[in-house]
Order: sequence, then C-alpha cells, then structure tokens
Amino acid sequence: MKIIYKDGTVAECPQEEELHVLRHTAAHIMAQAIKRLYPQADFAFGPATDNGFYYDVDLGDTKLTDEDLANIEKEMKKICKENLPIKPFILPRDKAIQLMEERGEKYKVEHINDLKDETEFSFFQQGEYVDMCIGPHLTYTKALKAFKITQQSGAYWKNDKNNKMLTRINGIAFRNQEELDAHLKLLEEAARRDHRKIGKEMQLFMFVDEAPGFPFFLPNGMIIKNALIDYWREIHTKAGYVEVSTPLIMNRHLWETSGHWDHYKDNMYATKIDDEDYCIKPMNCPGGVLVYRSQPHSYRDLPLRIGELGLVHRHELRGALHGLFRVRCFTQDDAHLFVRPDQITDEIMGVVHLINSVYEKFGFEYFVELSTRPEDSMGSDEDWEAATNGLIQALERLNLPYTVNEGDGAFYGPKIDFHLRDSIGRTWQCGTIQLDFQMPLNFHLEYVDEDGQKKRPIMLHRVCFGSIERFIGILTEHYAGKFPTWLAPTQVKVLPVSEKTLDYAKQVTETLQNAGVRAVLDESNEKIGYKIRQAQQVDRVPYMLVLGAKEAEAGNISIRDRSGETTQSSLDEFVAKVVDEIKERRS
RNA sequence: GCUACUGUGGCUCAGUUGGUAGAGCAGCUGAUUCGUAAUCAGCAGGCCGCCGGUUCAAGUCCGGCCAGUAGCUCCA
Repeated sequence: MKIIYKDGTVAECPQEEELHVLRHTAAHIMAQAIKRLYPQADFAFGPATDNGFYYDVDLGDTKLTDEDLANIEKEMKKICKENLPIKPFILPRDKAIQLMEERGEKYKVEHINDLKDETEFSFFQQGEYVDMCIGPHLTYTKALKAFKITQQSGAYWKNDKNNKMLTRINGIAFRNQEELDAHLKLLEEAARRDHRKIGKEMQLFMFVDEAPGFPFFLPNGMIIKNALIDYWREIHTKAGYVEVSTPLIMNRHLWETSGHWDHYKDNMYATKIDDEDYCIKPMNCPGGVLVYRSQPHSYRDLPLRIGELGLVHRHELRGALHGLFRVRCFTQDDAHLFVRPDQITDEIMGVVHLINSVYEKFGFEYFVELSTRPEDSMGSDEDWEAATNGLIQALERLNLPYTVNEGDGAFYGPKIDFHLRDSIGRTWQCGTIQLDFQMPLNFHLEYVDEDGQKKRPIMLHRVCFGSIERFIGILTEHYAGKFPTWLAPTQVKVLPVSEKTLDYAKQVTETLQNAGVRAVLDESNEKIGYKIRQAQQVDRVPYMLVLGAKEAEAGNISIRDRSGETTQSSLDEFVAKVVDEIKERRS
C-alpha cells in the first residue's frame, strides 16, 4: 500500500500504519462527499479511530436522516471510483488562513490560530476538496476499498460542553470487504454478550421507569452479588482490614466540611430533616473519617484499614446512564486507610497487589491510569505534588505501566485508576486508589506520634471492584453469562429424562442441596432436549445432570457441562468435586 | 444535560397511503413419558410509554413530557 507524506514523498506504508492511514483518508473522502451534498458544511476534526474514522462537521440547521447517511456513503463510493489523486501542499501561516477563510472553514481557521508556534501548515487535496492535515494519506481515492458509515451523533467542538455541538459522522473502514464483514460479525457477537441483555435473560437485575438508573437486583443477581461480597470479606480480613457501616444520610454541615458541598453539590441528592438540609452520601469517605475521629489514635495503630460496602447515590446525567455500568446508586467496595507519611508507598503497593489479585482471579486484563489535579479542587500545590509523587513512586516501584490523565483526579486528591474492558471494547474505570491530604486536614484528624506530638495522618481511598454493580456488568460480559460455578446463580440443574425418573432426580437434587450446592430440579413436562436447551441457553448453568432409567438403575449420574461434553460419574464423586470447585472459587 | 434515533402482551418483533391490533417464544390446560440444544393441541394475555392536539376516525400525523439506545460531556 503506497502512501504520500505532507512533503510529497511517496512510500510503501509500514504494515502497522496501514489501517490508520486508510481510515484517515476515509475521513477526508467522507468530508468531500459531505461537502458535495451540503456545500455549507464547515469541518472541525476528522481523525481515524480504533476501527474506523469520524468527522465532526457543522451543517448549520441541517439535520441528517439515515437516508442522508446512505447518500453520503454512496457519494463516497463515487469519489473512490473517480480515483482522484491525493496531493499535499504547504502554505505559510497567512496564506493558510487566507485559504481556509476563502473556503469558509472557520473551525480550521480557529485551529490555525490555536497553533501559535507553527509557521507552516500542510494541506491535502483530492479533486475539489482541500483539507488542512498532517497526513500521510493514500495516494489515490480508489485505494480505499472497504468502508461503511455507521452512525451519527453529537460532539462538542474541542470536547468542551460550553462550545457548539457539531454533528459527528462515524464510519468503519478496513483493508478489504472480508475484514469489514468479519468486524461486523464481531460486533454482532459482542451484542450477544451485552450484560443488559443477559441480565434480562438470566433475571439478574432490572430497571423500571419509575427509578431510572437505580438498579433492582433480582434473586439470581443477588446470589452473584453476595458471592462476590463473601469473597471480598475473606480477602480483606486476610489483608488486615476491619469493616464498618456508616449512614446513608448525614447533615449538610458534614458535607461542607468534607468539601463535597462546594465541589460535588450538583451530584448529590438532598433532603430535609427537621428543617435542616441533609444529603444522601455520594461517597463513603466522610463516614470513614468520622469513625477514625471517634477515638484517639497512636502511631502504633497505623496503618488503619477501614473497609465499608457503602451504598452511594449520585445524580448522574440522564444521557450517561448505561445498564449496570453507569447507575445512580451503587455499592462501592470501599476502604479508607489512615497512614503515617512513612507508610504511604507500602500501603499503596499493598492495595495494588490486592486489586491485582482480584482481577487475576477473573482473568481480566486491565490498564492503569494516573489522574492528576483537576481545575475544581481543594488544597495546596505542595500537598498535591507530594500526593502525586507518592502515587508515581509506588507505580514505579511496582514497575506498573501507566498513562497519565491530566486534570482527572478527584477534587481532594490524585488517583490511580484501573480500567476494564466491556464486550465491545469500551473501557470502564473499576478499581481506584486515591491519596488524600485534604480530608484529614478539614476534619482535624490526628494521631499521637512516637515523640508525643500530635501529627496528621494521610488518608487513602480505594476500591477493588469499584462498584459491585459495574463489576457484575463487566463480569457478565466477560463470561457471556457463563459464570464460574462459585458465582453461577444455579450451579447444577437436574434434568430427569421423564417422569419415571423424577423420584431419583429429586433424591439427587436433595443430596446436592444438602451439600450446599445451588441445585435446581427441572420438573417440567418436556423432552430432555428442551430441558438441556433451557439450562444451557437461558440459565447457562455449569453442570446439567441428565437422569434416566440407566442412571436410576446404576445409581450414578450423567454429567453434561456447558461445552456439551458428557461424562458418567458417581454422585458422591461429583458432589465432592463441585463442592471443592465452589470452595476454591475455581473459574 | 447536548445531538440523532427508538418506545406495540413477560420476551423478541409484524402492523401497508390514518379505518378500531397480529405472530413466535414464555405462561396456563390437556395429550404425550420421551436419552443430551425447541413434542403436539387448545386457552388466556394488549390504558400500542404518558398527556394534549389535528381528524368523522390516531398504534399510525403534530406538540410536550417520561423512559431507553448510540455518541458527546461527566464518572465507579
């Protein structure tokens, strides 16, 4: 694949750059098509993305329908067919501005003015279309072979909600039709893993119009939630944590002291009690702080690790809600660590190990982000620097690769975030570790040090799952509903071949239940094939026991697992194996 | 909150240019007693998201609201 750089050199494209370049060119060709159909179109940015490309465009008052998008795609195909050569040229600043002004590209002019240090600007031209761009690009429009416009949406100019919302038109592009078809198929398969769909099918949770964003956990979902909580308690007890529970509603004064009233008010639900303002907690930290402050502490007590499975409520914007991934009330597997300055690094490392062990348990791959001071924040520059350095130090000592997310920290401190992927590749923040000098200061927390002086502890906020709701959503997509046995709502489904073996099936079910296994007997008057289909496709149970005359006579069982493999076994052997699998939480 | 789209029985969806709602699955009843991914028949089930408007007539057209989907913004 040949490509052309902004200086006009033509070269063979490095393999790993191919998709990026052709997608970027696709964005240009789409812009050209849009300009032909909508001459008033004023373009903003149009980059390549993971699977395709988009262009943000200001179309004035024009709104696009699906048909319009199809027409744009048609026009793109036409442009490809015309096989226009793509050629770069370079202009000095004043000429560049002049050209873009002549063409009515006011966003490009603004962009040139933003790039204060540049003296020259490169452009790529194909036919009548000119775009300011660094390149490189394909050399001819015909080289773009497989693409599809997928959707339109809105996007703010420069990603700032105070700016105008532009029309974003998205597309996907691949080297050839086969790759594109394969990708579409992949998306279809991913949709089958969607936790909202599986959650409905398996009756894990639900939402109702009367409580938008507030999840209901159904009996099956509660089993998963409780199994996760049991696991959580076990590893936290081992790691030296204690557990508390603090109130959901507390007086406004508390939230003023913590800084939430100033920095988080729009997200808090409020109520009145005896004519005083109260807030429903959006975070658990003030509760943890009050627990710490309720008693004097010695340096010997630290680090103090106080865990809390706290239900928090946040007013998330309507458009942000998304199944269990983004809700308005959720349970954080929270903990607040009160530490001496000399303990910071060790404690952070301890938490990272804990989070890592949890994610490994489920076979997740994650990536780590360091978020620094946001604009709306409290505290001194020195404290922020010290806190940020504390986190960086821990990350480097652990040799953990991370990216920096400038200005994305909490209002009280910087944080390390752990991100997990959903079935279609979107990433969601789950675990987080936040270093906080502010809360201890605002609440006058102290401990008595070795030298008898009162000192201020440092506070670490952290979660492993993040929110149990979001984590269950991620787990559901990760396993496509086929949860490991210890999490599965139904662990064994007992399927009698006919009513004749119902009694034997009842015995087997009871034996399993007495051993602590979540076993369910399918008493329905259906053929065995139907029962299996139901157990496999809807309930997604790890084990199905098919019991007919053969088994009843021999006193054994036939086991079918989710892969469809069947084995014969004695009941005792199977019970022992399953009980052990559950106890060890094997996946 | 913003942009675009969607909203019909528990679930998945049909419903022509406006003429008074239809299927499959699930449910119930009966028959069948069956060997590893759907046995057959019958029955029942619908303020067509909500409110208002246009019309002789609205699931269908218009407006408002509510909820959902994709993306943006924001976040665990």
